[in-house]
Amino acid sequence: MVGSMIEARHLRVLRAVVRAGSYSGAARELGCTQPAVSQQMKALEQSVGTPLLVRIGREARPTDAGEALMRHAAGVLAGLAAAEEEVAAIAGLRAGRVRLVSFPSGSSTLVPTAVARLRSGHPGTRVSLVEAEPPRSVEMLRAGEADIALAFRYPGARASANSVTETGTGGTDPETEWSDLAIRPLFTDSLVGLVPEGHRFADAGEVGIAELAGEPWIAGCPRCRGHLVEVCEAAGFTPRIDFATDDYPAVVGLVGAGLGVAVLPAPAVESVRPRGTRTVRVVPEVRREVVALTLPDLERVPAVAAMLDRLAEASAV
Amino acid sequence: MVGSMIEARHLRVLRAVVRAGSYSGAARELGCTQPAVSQQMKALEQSVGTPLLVRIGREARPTDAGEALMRHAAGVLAGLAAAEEEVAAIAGLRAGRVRLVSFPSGSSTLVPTAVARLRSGHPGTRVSLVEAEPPRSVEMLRAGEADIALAFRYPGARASANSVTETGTGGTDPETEWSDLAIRPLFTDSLVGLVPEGHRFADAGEVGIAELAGEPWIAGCPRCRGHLVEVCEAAGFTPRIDFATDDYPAVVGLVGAGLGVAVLPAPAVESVRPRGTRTVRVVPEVRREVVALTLPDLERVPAVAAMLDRLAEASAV
DNA sequence: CCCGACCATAAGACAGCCTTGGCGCTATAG
DNA sequence: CTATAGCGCCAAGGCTGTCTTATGGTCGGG
Repeated sequence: MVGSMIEARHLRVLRAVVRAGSYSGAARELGCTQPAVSQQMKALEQSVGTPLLVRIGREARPTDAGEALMRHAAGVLAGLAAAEEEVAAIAGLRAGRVRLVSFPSGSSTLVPTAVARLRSGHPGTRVSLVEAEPPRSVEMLRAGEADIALAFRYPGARASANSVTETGTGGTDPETEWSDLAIRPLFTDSLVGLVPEGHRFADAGEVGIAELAGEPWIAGCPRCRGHLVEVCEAAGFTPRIDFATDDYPAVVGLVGAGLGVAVLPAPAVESVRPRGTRTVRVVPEVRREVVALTLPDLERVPAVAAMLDRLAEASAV
Repeated sequence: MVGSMIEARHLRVLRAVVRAGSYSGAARELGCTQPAVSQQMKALEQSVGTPLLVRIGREARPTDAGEALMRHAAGVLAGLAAAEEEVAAIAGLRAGRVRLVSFPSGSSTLVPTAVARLRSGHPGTRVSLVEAEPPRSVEMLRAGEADIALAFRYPGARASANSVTETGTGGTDPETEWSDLAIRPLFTDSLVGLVPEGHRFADAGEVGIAELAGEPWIAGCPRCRGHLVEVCEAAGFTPRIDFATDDYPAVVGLVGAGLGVAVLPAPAVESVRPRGTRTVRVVPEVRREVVALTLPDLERVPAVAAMLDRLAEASAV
């Protein structure tokens, strides 16, 4: 590394000397001793190859080159100060931007409250939100198009090969897929069974998963569908999936129309008017864990860290 | 001195890393090793208090704060480069300015040739010229209004008190007056006597100063007049000065009109058409030394040093 | 004539910077 | 699947730069 470059420190000293009119005054202004100023000035003059100050009697005035340097120093130091201020604002959460990508149903309640808290606590921050599901959201994370991805996983899920791949999720298990990401668990919610009114289990309160073996199924998003198949196969049967849509209100509508049964996250059901449907507990209980994903480095970015905290707060109802 | 400021080196490293997309690439670009880049980046991130880069897989991309810093870095580094370039131009005599102040007759031949040589050798330099005599020119030098002052002195002159002060030079002897200045002798010229055609000494070739005791005198500038009085008193008489002007052509005109005799620098006489006058050598010979004065610090300013050299060259006919 | 302000210099302590060498990780080619 | 090359982190060592204290020299003012 070449050491003959002009450094900001040099310009600060030069400016102080010209302002103060003396080395001693500059030293007082800079909060250091006078020899330090002498040395800095000597180093600067040597690095540029020409004297920068002329001392006549008691006062020091800049030379031709000194004035040129001062002219530029003003702009350079101003730019540097502006940069420090802006970065400090970002570090201090008086500014900054967080780009959030969430799976559709997660953005209904969790995201709005978390965003609202962040914005009210740190008015300068900006939050953007797009909806996408894994693996697309993780892809965006890796591509630098988002800072935090909301996703969910099923605690017991295993990438037991064909049962997953044949259902079209087309990827690896979240546990291995996210191994290089920072995972922040937010909350877990139970999946509830949804059956039409008048269904034989409509008033049962709870139902074993295997008892629904012969029912037509309405499935959710690809990964939800994959997990459903997995759970059912663990219970000894393969579900007959008649419809698949990631639109939760549509699922509820389909069930309400008596076209089948479904297993959905409780918040998804609660956010939809349950026309003609009834919910039943499913045993054994199926749980879904909602997590926030981010890049490890991004965890240390103030705005991202703050957003993660707000998400965790909003999750701990 | 506080060490938590952003330094130009940091920005150079950051820019290189962002441009190269990796620490190693930045190190190659900067001509140093990769750990050096790591350390600089770590120091910068610590000083600003927030990460500036996120590394995803193989490539590094700037964070929010990193982009903000990059935005400012562009301007800051450009300003710094411009400053270095401009100062280098001044140091390398591709630019720079010299402010010259000369006594009136000195600028007639010496200054034009010296300026012409400087400008032809270093086209970027600028020379400004004003005319003033000591002590005004020295005053301008000390006030920072000029870089080089041309002046002259009489080798034997002594500030022998009253003889000088009573003639109105109102100051001390040059030797002490200029004690804190850098003095560059340029050349010495002889003073010649100037008498009207038809004067009794017109064809004498040379004349003793005392032989002109009774003549009416035409004197030059105040300091010239002071020295004239000094020389005459040394010869045993006090000259009767009928006219005094620092305009050499006027002096020649007055002598040509038969109104008196004068003693003038040879170059001053030669530059004027000698209408109706004759020159005679004066014995003992009276010599005048022309010098360039500058502040000691300014001697090291390239443009000033170059101008002094050109003045010396032009003097060494 | 002394005194105070200013600056240069020297010597020493200390921090920062850069380098070398070694290790783990990942991606790519054979 | 292994070998290899690229990348980055870490630790240790040398080196330069920077600050400080202490001292002396110079200049201007009481």
